Parts: sequence; C-alpha cells; structure tokens
Amino acid sequence: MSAPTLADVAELAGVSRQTVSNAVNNPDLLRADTLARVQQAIDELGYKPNRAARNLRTRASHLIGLRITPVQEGTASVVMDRFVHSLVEKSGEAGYHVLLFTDALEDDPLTGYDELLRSTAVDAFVVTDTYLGEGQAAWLRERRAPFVSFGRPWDDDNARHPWVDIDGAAGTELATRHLIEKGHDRIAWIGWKKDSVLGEERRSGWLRAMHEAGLPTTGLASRVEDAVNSGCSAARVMLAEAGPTAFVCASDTLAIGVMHTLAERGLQAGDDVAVVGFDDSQVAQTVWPGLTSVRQPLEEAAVELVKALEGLLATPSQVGPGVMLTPTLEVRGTSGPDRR
Amino acid sequence: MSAPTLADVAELAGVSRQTVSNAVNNPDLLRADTLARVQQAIDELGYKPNRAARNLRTRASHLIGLRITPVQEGTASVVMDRFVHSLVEKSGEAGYHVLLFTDALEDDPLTGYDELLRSTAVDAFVVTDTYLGEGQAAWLRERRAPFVSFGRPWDDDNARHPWVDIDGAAGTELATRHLIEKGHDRIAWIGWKKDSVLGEERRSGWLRAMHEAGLPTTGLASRVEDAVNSGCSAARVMLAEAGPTAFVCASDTLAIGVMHTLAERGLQAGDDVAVVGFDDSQVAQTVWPGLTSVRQPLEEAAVELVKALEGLLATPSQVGPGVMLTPTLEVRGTSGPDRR
DNA sequence: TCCGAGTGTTGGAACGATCAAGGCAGGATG
DNA sequence: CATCCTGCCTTGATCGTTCCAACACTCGGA
Repeated sequence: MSAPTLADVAELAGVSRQTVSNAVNNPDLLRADTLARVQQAIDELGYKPNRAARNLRTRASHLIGLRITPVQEGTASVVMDRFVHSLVEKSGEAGYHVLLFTDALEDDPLTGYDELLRSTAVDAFVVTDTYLGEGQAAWLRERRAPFVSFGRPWDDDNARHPWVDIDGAAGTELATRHLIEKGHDRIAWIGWKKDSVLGEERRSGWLRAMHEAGLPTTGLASRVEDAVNSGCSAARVMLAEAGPTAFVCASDTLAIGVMHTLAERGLQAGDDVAVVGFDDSQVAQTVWPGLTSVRQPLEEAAVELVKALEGLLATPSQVGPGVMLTPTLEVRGTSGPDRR
Repeated sequence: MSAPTLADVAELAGVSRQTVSNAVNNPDLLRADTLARVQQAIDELGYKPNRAARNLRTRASHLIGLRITPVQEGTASVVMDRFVHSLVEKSGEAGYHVLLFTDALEDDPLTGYDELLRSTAVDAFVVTDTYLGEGQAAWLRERRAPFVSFGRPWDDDNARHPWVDIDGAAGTELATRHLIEKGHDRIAWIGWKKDSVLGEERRSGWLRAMHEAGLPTTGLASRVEDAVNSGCSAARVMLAEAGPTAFVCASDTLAIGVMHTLAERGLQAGDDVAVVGFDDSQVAQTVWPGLTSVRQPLEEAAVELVKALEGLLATPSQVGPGVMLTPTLEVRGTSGPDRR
C-alpha cells in the first residue's frame, strides 16, 4: 500500500540499502550485473527516493523559491507569465522545481523569504523586480541566502551575487533606429516617471539613437504613469505641441494609450503615425494592426539564471559576472510603411 | 552558523525536545509560563522547524503541485497568470505552497505527476485544463493521488474527486442577455470547433438566451479555431451572409478578430456592431474602446479549490459536491449604446 | 601460503522532526 | 492510607535516506 522504500528494493534485489542508493546516485560504482539487478527491482516496485528523507540527509531540497506579485489589471504587460514558464521549464531540466510564494497579507516583502529560508524549504531564490528598490537583494545577502537575480543590482552597490538582466536601453535604441530607418525624424518618447530606474534606462536608449542620428529630442519626451490613460493624454499633448510622426514607448500599455489617441483623432496607427511598444505583450500581438514591440528574451534569461543558480549551489564562493541580454524587435503594423 | 534545531531550543529553554515541538504545534498543551519560556527561546534563536525533517516524519510536504502549460502566444488569454496568483495566495493562507512543474520535453503530460507523486514531493495536485481530455483525473484517481480539479470531470464519468468550475454557459448567457437588453436581435456566435467541450458549453449559453428571447439563431453560429485570424474571417463571412448587429465570442482572441474585421469595414465596434468576448484578458481591458467581456471569478475559484483541498487532506474518504461558480460581465465600449 | 591493493558491499549512525508511551507530581476519591 | 486520575513534561523509537568506516572477496605478486 504505502510507497516502496530503499530497504524494500534492497531486499528484493538481494543487496544492501547502500548499494541501492549507489545504484540511484552513483551507478558507476556498481558492477554492471548488480546494477541491472537493482534497476530491475527498482522498476518492479516503482521505487522513487523519498524526497523528504533525502532532503533531510543532504540538506538540500532541490527547490527554488520565486516570489510573485499581483497581476496588474488594466495594463498590457504579462512578462511574469512567460518568465515563470520558462523558469519552471529550465530549472526542471536541471532537476529543480519552482516554489511560488506571495507576500503574506499586508506584510513587508521579506517575510516570505524569511519563512522559506529559515525552514530550509528552498535551496535558493530567484529574485525579480530589483528595480523597485525593495532591498530584497541586500537583505538576502545579509543572511547569506543563495540567490540569483533577474535584474541588475540597482539598489545594492556592493552586491556580489549572480544576476541576469535585459538591456532595456538596447531595446528602445533598436526601436528608435528602426523608426529612423523608416524615415522618421520627429520621434517622441513616452516613458515613466523619473523615479523609475527602468524607465530612465529605456529612455536613454531612445536618446542615444536620436543623438546618434542627429535628430532633435527637446519637447519630444514625456514622463507619465504606466497606464493606458496616461499614454492617451501624453500623446494628445505631444501631438498638439510637438507634432511627432512616431512614438517610442516604455511599455505596451503606454503604446496602447497612444494608439487610442491616434484612433480618436482619426489617425491610422502605422500609416499616419508609427508606434512602438515594449514587452511584446499579448495585447501587442493581437491588437489591430499589430503593435511593433520590443521583446525580452525571457527564455534565454531563464536559461542563464538556472545556469547561474547551478554554479552558485555548486561553488557558493565564486560568483561569475552578470549576464546582460539584448532584446529583439517584433515588427508589426504600427511600424508603418517606409516614408522615404 | 547552521540553523538552530529543536534540540537547541530545548536546551536553551531548559525543556525537552517534545515540549518545544508542542509549543510550536499544540501550544495549548503547555502551561502558560512554560510556553512563554519556550517561545522566548524560539525567538532568541530565530528557530523555524526544518521542513525536510517534519515532512519525513509526518509524511506530508504542505506542497501542492500545479502543472502549467506553455503560454499561448498570439492569443489574448491570460487566465493562467491570474489563476496561479490567486491559488498561490489562497493556499499560502492555508499553509500550503505551490510547486510548479511542466511536462518533461516531448513526454506525455503524466510523467510530471508521476515523478512528484512517487517521490512524495507534494501532498496533492491541482489539475486544470480537464476539458482537454488528457485523462489526468482518471490517471490520478487510479493511483489514489489526492487532487482537486479546476474544471468539471468532463472526461471521467465515474470521477469521485472534488472539483470547482466556472459556468461558461452562464457567462455567455449573461453576455447575450446583455446585448438583447441593449436592443439587439441578430446576435451571432463565434465559437470553437465542435470537439471543444468548453466551446460547446459556452455556445449553449448563447443558444439558451436567444431561444428564451425568441430570437433566430440559424445561420448565426460559426465554429472556428481559437485565433485572431479565424475570428476575422468568421466575422467577414457572418457580416456578409447573416447581417448580425452583435457578436458573442467564445474568447477575447476571437472577439479581437471580429473587431479587426469591423475596423477593416469602417465599422465602429460598439456604435455600429456590438462585440462581447470571454476571459476579461488584458487585451479586453486595454484595447480601444474597451472590449466587453465575461470575467471568470478566478480568485473565488482559488478559494474554493483550497477549501476542497483542505477537506480532502483532512478526510480523504468523503468528497463534497462540485462547486460551480458564475462569471460576471465586464461592460465596456464594445457593448455600444442602447438601440431602442 | 600469505599479503595488500583494488573493488564492491555492509551495518550502524546521523539528519531533525513527531509519535507513542511513560514518569511524576498533586489533588480527588473510596 | 492506598488508589486513581489528570495535567504537564520527558524519554526512546521512528520516518527513509545518505554518510562513514569497516568489512568481504578476488587476484596477482612475493
């Protein structure tokens, strides 16, 4: 009735417990025929090592913790969904499972980490949203908790942990260049408030591409909240005051807002005014006529994170350099035709 | 350096291990002053019970497994994101964590379950996508694995497990009635292929509302793949052949397709032709002028699932009835004005 | 014949918690 | 006064695995 144990297998195969353990963990220590015999017993009984017992003995759970934050309703971004999936898949291949947790109600973000850490429920954490400055990384470092972070250590200067990040500036630069190549010369930026490090980074990519091409930027930048309505009104103001022929936005949410304003004015997104978003959300993929958008290589990020994680757990002392990945541009209808 | 154990706390507090254990698990067994003394020692050392050791002894991991499937790119649906978050939150409140897993590459969906089950890594599973007929439920039942399902036991007649589902027909009925009240009488259905039980269920809600109002349905139903393009072409045909004034769709993805076709024809979604989607995706929330959509009460579903899970793990033999939840309608621009 | 190296295998202890049973006061009961 | 009970706490065993050190066995060399 109850699950077979190591001892059951050992008895059936006529060997000792340790031999079965070796068959599972160090097969090359056994003589071929013994291994085969043990293997058959394992198959016959359907034996799988008991996780709890193994965890207890080896002091490892093969679990990695990931904190998830509430879904932002009303925005376009669904980065988390794709990222979580990639992470689960890649860590699964490395023999790790992903354990999700949220903040306990009305508590600070660190209680979740603390609980899992102290109860030795997970081997390591994957930290995201480092740009929010919640001090997750610093806190974990203090406790010597193993973790890798998806996102640069923005808020932690003396950080010494592995990280993987995506070069947002490269993304917006890509987007801006794409529009310049299309023949645009008045390209506006709709981004986030100045206190958003991520927003400022993405803005800098637009700025770089514009300067490089010798195009004007004054009066062409706007900084607002990440909401559809904010995008709408920013675009309204921008169209009235600066007459841009294209918009580069810090998010698909803002880009959608811009598109609303264009529709409102009877302007055709793409043909009349070009728009580029950021995140390649499902909104960008499905909205008419298709929103050109910067796509983060989340699968790749997951691969790198798991790689870093494995390295970290194998040799905790030495930490490799951070990994910076470059996003790609998904070109769709709102890019519009060439204007030359 | 290493984490404090029960024995450490016991020594510091001057009591036995068992007493500390009781202080943690059955506080009311202790005299008040002893409890206080132990509690202080616990706080002082920052003690948390070791998960692995506890799991081993109690034969429970307080983990529940959830299988996730790849994100469908190019569609609007993001049900999983919201659901996962709700589930993590609600199960966290009940003392459970959620363990994610995916199918091992090119393997059948059941290997993931098998592995976690046999290694006693999780206490139970939450099964989703039962409408796909992958036989997850039947397979788990066979192994006597505890699980609850989000979705009726479509594919398993003699199922005896707790389940929670959302009444899709009630959703589309709600949507259709809403349009009827607005004064529409030629309301088309764009749904999925006949082999989709979910699609047929949603269709039945439309049918019911139409019959109830004595409205015609012949020539007004279309069954296609769940893709934006399919929605486009279905709408094109429908407009040409049946002249509907409103569309009810099985998904936001299809609804977006319908909206594309309307835009293509110079028709105003809402003012000229009404459209209602299903899922209240971020696309529905952000697209212009706002897509009216049926919203699944996923938070509520998570609550019910966790409740069922707790019941199941407490008394595995008795199984309560399934829980059916009713969706709501999020009214937005594509509903259009009253036509009376 | 015996030794020592090289393989494989063995039983006992440990990981850190909970379970089951038992000890020990002190008051109620006959 | 002996007995029983009740409340509170302690002791030893146990969950299933891996680590550790010691132990057989084979086989070539002295």
